[in-house]
Amino acid sequence: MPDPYRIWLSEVMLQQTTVATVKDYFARFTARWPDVAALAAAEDADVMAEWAGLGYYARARNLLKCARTVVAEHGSTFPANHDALLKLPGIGPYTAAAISSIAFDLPHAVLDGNVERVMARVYDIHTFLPAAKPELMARAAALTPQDRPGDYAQAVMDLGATICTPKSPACGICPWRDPCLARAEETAAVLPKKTPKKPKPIRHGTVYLAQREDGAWLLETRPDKGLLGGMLGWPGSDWIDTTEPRPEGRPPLAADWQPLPGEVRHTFTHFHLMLTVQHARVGHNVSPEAGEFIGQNQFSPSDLPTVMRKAFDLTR
DNA sequence: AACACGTGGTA
DNA sequence: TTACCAAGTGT
Repeated sequence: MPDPYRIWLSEVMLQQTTVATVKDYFARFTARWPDVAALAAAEDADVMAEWAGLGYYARARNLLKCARTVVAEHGSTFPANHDALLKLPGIGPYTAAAISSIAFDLPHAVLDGNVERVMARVYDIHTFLPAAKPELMARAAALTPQDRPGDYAQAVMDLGATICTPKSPACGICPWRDPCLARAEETAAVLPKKTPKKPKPIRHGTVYLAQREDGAWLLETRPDKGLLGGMLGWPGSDWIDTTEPRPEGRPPLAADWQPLPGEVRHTFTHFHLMLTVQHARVGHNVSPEAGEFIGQNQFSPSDLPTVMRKAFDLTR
Protein backbone atom coordinates (compact mmCIF):
# COMPACT_ATOMS: atom_id res chain seq x y z
CA MET A 1 0.00 0.00 0.00
CA PRO A 2 1.29 3.48 -0.82
CA ASP A 3 2.16 5.55 2.27
CA PRO A 4 -1.04 7.52 3.06
CA TYR A 5 1.08 10.28 4.60
CA ARG A 6 2.93 10.84 1.34
CA ILE A 7 -0.24 10.60 -0.74
CA TRP A 8 -1.94 13.15 1.52
CA LEU A 9 1.04 15.52 1.50
CA SER A 10 1.44 15.35 -2.27
CA GLU A 11 -2.29 15.80 -2.92
CA VAL A 12 -2.46 18.88 -0.69
CA MET A 13 0.60 20.36 -2.38
CA LEU A 14 -0.89 19.62 -5.80
CA GLN A 15 -4.09 21.56 -5.08
CA GLN A 16 -4.11 24.27 -7.79
CA THR A 17 -0.37 23.73 -8.25
CA THR A 18 1.64 22.05 -10.99
CA VAL A 19 3.71 18.88 -10.55
CA ALA A 20 6.90 20.69 -11.58
CA THR A 21 6.46 23.28 -8.84
CA VAL A 22 5.58 20.71 -6.17
CA LYS A 23 8.46 18.33 -6.81
CA ASP A 24 11.21 20.03 -4.79
CA TYR A 25 8.86 21.06 -1.98
CA PHE A 26 7.67 17.46 -1.59
CA ALA A 27 11.27 16.20 -1.46
CA ARG A 28 12.22 18.74 1.22
CA PHE A 29 9.12 18.09 3.35
CA THR A 30 9.46 14.31 3.32
CA ALA A 31 13.21 14.51 4.06
CA ARG A 32 12.65 16.83 7.00
CA TRP A 33 9.38 15.28 8.27
CA PRO A 34 9.29 11.62 7.17
CA ASP A 35 5.96 10.77 8.80
CA VAL A 36 2.83 12.40 10.15
CA ALA A 37 4.03 12.27 13.75
CA ALA A 38 7.20 14.16 12.84
CA LEU A 39 5.20 16.81 11.00
CA ALA A 40 2.72 17.14 13.87
CA ALA A 41 5.63 17.85 16.23
CA ALA A 42 7.14 20.55 13.98
CA GLU A 43 7.20 24.23 14.87
CA ASP A 44 4.57 26.27 13.00
CA ALA A 45 7.19 28.77 11.81
CA ASP A 46 9.39 25.99 10.36
CA VAL A 47 6.51 24.53 8.34
CA MET A 48 5.39 27.95 7.08
CA ALA A 49 8.98 28.81 6.07
CA GLU A 50 9.33 25.49 4.24
CA TRP A 51 6.02 26.15 2.43
CA ALA A 52 7.06 29.69 1.44
CA GLY A 53 6.73 30.24 -2.30
CA LEU A 54 4.16 27.49 -2.86
CA GLY A 55 1.19 29.79 -2.30
CA TYR A 56 -2.27 29.29 -0.83
CA TYR A 57 -0.80 29.39 2.65
CA ALA A 58 -4.02 28.21 4.33
CA ARG A 59 -2.94 24.83 2.99
CA ALA A 60 0.16 24.89 5.21
CA ARG A 61 -1.81 26.00 8.26
CA ASN A 62 -4.39 23.26 7.65
CA LEU A 63 -1.60 20.76 6.94
CA LEU A 64 -0.34 21.19 10.49
CA LYS A 65 -3.84 21.11 11.97
CA CYS A 66 -4.56 17.94 10.03
CA ALA A 67 -1.31 16.23 11.09
CA ARG A 68 -1.96 17.07 14.74
CA THR A 69 -5.54 15.80 14.50
CA VAL A 70 -4.39 12.53 12.92
CA VAL A 71 -1.90 12.06 15.77
CA ALA A 72 -4.31 13.06 18.53
CA GLU A 73 -7.48 11.38 17.30
CA HIS A 74 -6.46 8.62 14.89
CA GLY A 75 -3.39 7.04 16.52
CA SER A 76 -0.99 8.73 14.03
CA THR A 77 -2.59 6.84 11.15
CA PHE A 78 -4.73 8.31 8.39
CA PRO A 79 -8.25 6.82 8.55
CA ALA A 80 -9.02 4.44 5.67
CA ASN A 81 -12.45 5.99 5.36
CA HIS A 82 -13.67 8.67 2.97
CA ASP A 83 -16.06 10.39 5.39
CA ALA A 84 -13.47 10.49 8.18
CA LEU A 85 -10.89 11.95 5.77
CA LEU A 86 -13.38 14.60 4.64
CA LYS A 87 -13.70 15.85 8.22
CA LEU A 88 -9.97 16.63 8.49
CA PRO A 89 -8.73 20.22 7.96
CA GLY A 90 -7.67 20.97 4.40
CA ILE A 91 -9.16 17.77 3.00
CA GLY A 92 -12.13 18.50 0.73
CA PRO A 93 -14.06 16.31 -1.72
CA TYR A 94 -11.20 16.00 -4.19
CA THR A 95 -8.44 15.17 -1.70
CA ALA A 96 -10.63 12.75 0.29
CA ALA A 97 -11.39 10.84 -2.91
CA ALA A 98 -7.76 10.91 -4.02
CA ILE A 99 -6.46 9.52 -0.70
CA SER A 100 -9.29 6.97 -0.52
CA SER A 101 -8.63 5.60 -3.99
CA ILE A 102 -4.84 5.95 -4.28
CA ALA A 103 -3.78 5.12 -0.71
CA PHE A 104 -6.58 2.78 0.36
CA ASP A 105 -7.91 1.26 -2.88
CA LEU A 106 -11.45 2.48 -2.11
CA PRO A 107 -13.61 3.19 -5.21
CA HIS A 108 -14.24 6.94 -4.80
CA ALA A 109 -14.30 9.19 -7.86
CA VAL A 110 -11.88 12.12 -8.05
CA LEU A 111 -13.22 15.31 -9.63
CA ASP A 112 -10.51 17.90 -10.18
CA GLY A 113 -10.09 20.42 -12.97
CA ASN A 114 -8.68 17.77 -15.30
CA VAL A 115 -11.51 15.29 -14.75
CA GLU A 116 -14.09 18.06 -15.11
CA ARG A 117 -12.65 18.90 -18.51
CA VAL A 118 -12.45 15.26 -19.64
CA MET A 119 -16.03 14.50 -18.54
CA ALA A 120 -17.40 17.69 -20.10
CA ARG A 121 -15.83 16.68 -23.42
CA VAL A 122 -16.48 12.94 -23.43
CA TYR A 123 -20.17 13.59 -22.69
CA ASP A 124 -20.37 16.94 -24.53
CA ILE A 125 -21.74 18.76 -21.48
CA HIS A 126 -22.37 22.47 -22.15
CA THR A 127 -23.60 23.45 -18.70
CA PHE A 128 -21.44 26.21 -17.21
CA LEU A 129 -19.10 25.51 -14.29
CA PRO A 130 -19.51 25.41 -11.35
CA ALA A 131 -23.21 24.59 -11.92
CA ALA A 132 -22.14 21.56 -13.97
CA LYS A 133 -20.27 19.92 -11.08
CA PRO A 134 -23.01 17.49 -9.95
CA GLU A 135 -23.50 16.31 -13.53
CA LEU A 136 -19.75 15.93 -14.07
CA MET A 137 -19.37 14.12 -10.76
CA ALA A 138 -22.13 11.67 -11.69
CA ARG A 139 -20.30 10.87 -14.93
CA ALA A 140 -16.95 10.55 -13.15
CA ALA A 141 -18.44 8.24 -10.51
CA ALA A 142 -20.09 6.02 -13.12
CA LEU A 143 -16.73 5.53 -14.86
CA THR A 144 -14.70 4.82 -11.69
CA PRO A 145 -14.01 1.06 -11.51
CA GLN A 146 -14.15 -1.13 -8.39
CA ASP A 147 -10.83 -2.63 -9.47
CA ARG A 148 -7.74 -0.42 -9.01
CA PRO A 149 -9.65 2.86 -8.53
CA GLY A 150 -6.40 4.63 -7.55
CA ASP A 151 -4.67 3.75 -10.81
CA TYR A 152 -7.79 4.83 -12.68
CA ALA A 153 -7.89 8.16 -10.81
CA GLN A 154 -4.30 8.94 -11.68
CA ALA A 155 -4.81 7.79 -15.27
CA VAL A 156 -7.83 10.00 -15.92
CA MET A 157 -6.10 13.00 -14.35
CA ASP A 158 -3.00 12.31 -16.47
CA LEU A 159 -5.21 12.11 -19.56
CA GLY A 160 -6.51 15.59 -18.76
CA ALA A 161 -3.06 16.95 -17.99
CA THR A 162 -1.26 15.61 -21.06
CA ILE A 163 -3.77 14.85 -23.86
CA CYS A 164 -7.19 16.37 -23.10
CA THR A 165 -5.54 19.72 -22.38
CA PRO A 166 -7.41 23.03 -22.07
CA LYS A 167 -6.07 24.38 -25.37
CA SER A 168 -5.51 22.35 -28.52
CA PRO A 169 -6.16 18.88 -27.07
CA ALA A 170 -4.39 15.96 -28.77
CA CYS A 171 -7.58 14.20 -29.82
CA GLY A 172 -5.69 12.25 -32.48
CA ILE A 173 -3.82 10.18 -29.90
CA CYS A 174 -6.54 10.07 -27.22
CA PRO A 175 -7.53 6.59 -26.00
CA TRP A 176 -11.11 7.87 -25.69
CA ARG A 177 -11.29 9.46 -29.16
CA ASP A 178 -13.92 6.96 -30.38
CA PRO A 179 -16.52 7.37 -27.61
CA CYS A 180 -15.84 11.13 -27.12
CA LEU A 181 -18.96 13.14 -28.02
CA ALA A 182 -17.16 16.49 -28.12
CA ARG A 183 -14.76 15.13 -30.72
CA ALA A 184 -17.71 13.97 -32.82
CA GLU A 185 -19.42 17.35 -32.40
CA GLU A 186 -16.14 19.30 -32.71
CA THR A 187 -16.91 21.16 -29.49
CA ALA A 188 -13.87 20.13 -27.43
CA ALA A 189 -12.20 23.53 -27.79
CA VAL A 190 -15.03 25.37 -25.99
CA LEU A 191 -15.53 22.81 -23.21
CA PRO A 192 -15.85 22.96 -20.30
CA LYS A 193 -17.78 26.24 -20.32
CA LYS A 194 -16.87 28.55 -17.46
CA THR A 195 -18.40 31.76 -16.17
CA PRO A 196 -16.10 34.66 -17.10
CA LYS A 197 -13.86 36.04 -14.36
CA LYS A 198 -14.04 39.51 -12.93
CA PRO A 199 -11.22 41.93 -13.78
CA LYS A 200 -8.55 42.35 -11.09
CA PRO A 201 -8.28 45.76 -9.43
CA ILE A 202 -4.85 47.34 -8.89
CA ARG A 203 -3.90 47.94 -5.28
CA HIS A 204 -1.01 49.95 -3.89
CA GLY A 205 1.01 49.79 -0.71
CA THR A 206 4.34 50.38 1.02
CA VAL A 207 6.63 47.99 2.89
CA TYR A 208 9.51 48.92 5.21
CA LEU A 209 12.75 46.95 5.18
CA ALA A 210 14.95 47.83 8.16
CA GLN A 211 18.36 46.26 8.62
CA ARG A 212 20.17 46.65 11.93
CA GLU A 213 23.92 47.22 12.03
CA ASP A 214 24.44 43.59 13.14
CA GLY A 215 22.66 42.49 9.94
CA ALA A 216 19.32 41.53 11.54
CA TRP A 217 16.16 42.31 9.54
CA LEU A 218 12.89 43.66 10.93
CA LEU A 219 10.14 41.17 10.08
CA GLU A 220 6.70 40.31 11.36
CA THR A 221 4.61 37.16 11.39
CA ARG A 222 1.34 38.00 9.69
CA PRO A 223 -2.00 37.28 11.37
CA ASP A 224 -3.18 33.70 11.00
CA LYS A 225 -6.17 34.60 8.85
CA GLY A 226 -6.39 36.33 5.53
CA LEU A 227 -3.86 37.00 2.80
CA LEU A 228 -0.43 35.38 3.43
CA GLY A 229 -1.75 34.36 6.86
CA GLY A 230 0.86 32.96 9.21
CA MET A 231 3.71 33.92 6.90
CA LEU A 232 6.74 36.10 7.57
CA GLY A 233 6.62 39.52 5.94
CA TRP A 234 7.80 43.10 6.04
CA PRO A 235 5.87 45.64 8.11
CA GLY A 236 3.96 48.12 5.99
CA SER A 237 0.76 49.87 5.00
CA ASP A 238 -2.55 48.30 4.11
CA TRP A 239 -2.93 47.48 0.42
CA ILE A 240 -5.75 49.56 -1.03
CA ASP A 241 -7.29 50.47 -4.37
CA THR A 242 -6.61 54.21 -4.30
CA THR A 243 -3.60 55.63 -6.08
CA GLU A 244 -3.66 59.19 -4.75
CA PRO A 245 -2.19 59.55 -2.32
CA ARG A 246 -0.07 56.40 -2.32
CA PRO A 247 -0.69 54.54 0.93
CA GLU A 248 2.36 54.90 3.17
CA GLY A 249 0.99 53.55 6.41
CA ARG A 250 3.16 54.09 9.46
CA PRO A 251 6.86 53.17 9.49
CA PRO A 252 7.63 50.50 12.13
CA LEU A 253 10.30 52.75 13.62
CA ALA A 254 11.77 56.21 13.15
CA ALA A 255 14.67 56.09 10.71
CA ASP A 256 16.14 57.71 7.63
CA TRP A 257 13.85 55.85 5.20
CA GLN A 258 14.88 55.88 1.56
CA PRO A 259 12.72 54.56 -1.28
CA LEU A 260 14.47 51.82 -3.22
CA PRO A 261 14.61 52.35 -7.00
CA GLY A 262 11.94 50.44 -8.86
CA GLU A 263 8.87 48.88 -7.33
CA VAL A 264 7.43 45.45 -6.69
CA ARG A 265 4.71 44.24 -9.04
CA HIS A 266 2.87 41.12 -8.03
CA THR A 267 -0.42 39.51 -9.00
CA PHE A 268 -2.52 37.64 -6.46
CA THR A 269 -5.61 35.59 -7.20
CA HIS A 270 -7.95 38.58 -7.12
CA PHE A 271 -5.86 41.76 -7.44
CA HIS A 272 -2.67 43.26 -8.86
CA LEU A 273 -0.31 44.87 -6.37
CA MET A 274 2.23 47.66 -6.78
CA LEU A 275 4.51 48.05 -3.76
CA THR A 276 6.80 50.91 -2.88
CA VAL A 277 9.78 49.60 -0.90
CA GLN A 278 11.35 51.81 1.77
CA HIS A 279 14.76 50.87 3.16
CA ALA A 280 16.76 52.00 6.20
CA ARG A 281 19.85 50.98 8.14
CA VAL A 282 19.33 51.43 11.85
CA GLY A 283 21.35 51.34 15.05
CA HIS A 284 21.41 48.54 17.62
CA ASN A 285 19.27 50.27 20.24
CA VAL A 286 16.09 50.89 18.27
CA SER A 287 12.84 49.35 19.47
CA PRO A 288 10.32 48.85 16.64
CA GLU A 289 6.60 49.45 17.01
CA ALA A 290 5.87 46.48 14.74
CA GLY A 291 7.60 43.16 14.13
CA GLU A 292 10.92 41.98 15.54
CA PHE A 293 14.50 41.76 14.36
CA ILE A 294 15.57 38.36 13.08
CA GLY A 295 19.29 37.64 12.90
CA GLN A 296 20.86 37.31 9.47
CA ASN A 297 21.68 33.67 10.20
CA GLN A 298 18.16 32.75 11.34
CA PHE A 299 16.51 34.12 8.23
CA SER A 300 16.65 33.24 4.55
CA PRO A 301 14.77 35.12 1.82
CA SER A 302 13.40 31.71 0.81
CA ASP A 303 11.40 31.77 4.08
CA LEU A 304 9.30 34.61 2.60
CA PRO A 305 6.21 34.44 0.42
CA THR A 306 7.09 35.48 -3.11
CA VAL A 307 5.77 39.04 -2.94
CA MET A 308 7.89 39.70 0.17
CA ARG A 309 10.93 38.06 -1.41
CA LYS A 310 10.54 40.39 -4.40
CA ALA A 311 10.74 43.35 -2.01
CA PHE A 312 13.89 41.89 -0.45
CA ASP A 313 15.40 41.40 -3.91
CA LEU A 314 15.24 45.18 -4.49
CA THR A 315 17.92 45.57 -1.78
CA ARG A 316 20.40 43.34 -3.64
C1' DA B 1 -23.38 30.79 -4.70
C1' DA B 2 -19.75 33.62 -4.73
C1' DC B 3 -15.62 35.02 -3.15
C1' DA B 4 -10.94 34.80 -0.83
C1' DC B 5 -6.88 32.65 -1.31
C1' DG B 6 -0.52 32.38 -4.51
C1' DT B 7 2.40 31.34 -7.83
C1' DG B 8 4.87 30.32 -12.10
C1' DG B 9 4.42 28.74 -16.83
C1' DT B 10 2.55 29.57 -21.34
C1' DA B 11 0.71 31.72 -25.50
C1' DT C 1 2.61 42.62 -21.50
C1' DT C 2 -1.62 40.66 -20.25
C1' DA C 3 -4.63 36.92 -19.48
C1' DC C 4 -5.40 32.37 -18.72
C1' DC C 5 -4.50 28.24 -16.49
C1' DA C 6 -3.14 24.21 -12.72
C1' DA C 7 -4.04 17.36 -9.13
C1' DG C 8 -9.33 22.86 -4.40
C1' DT C 9 -10.78 24.28 0.28
C1' DG C 10 -13.03 27.22 3.57
C1' DT C 11 -16.43 30.52 4.57
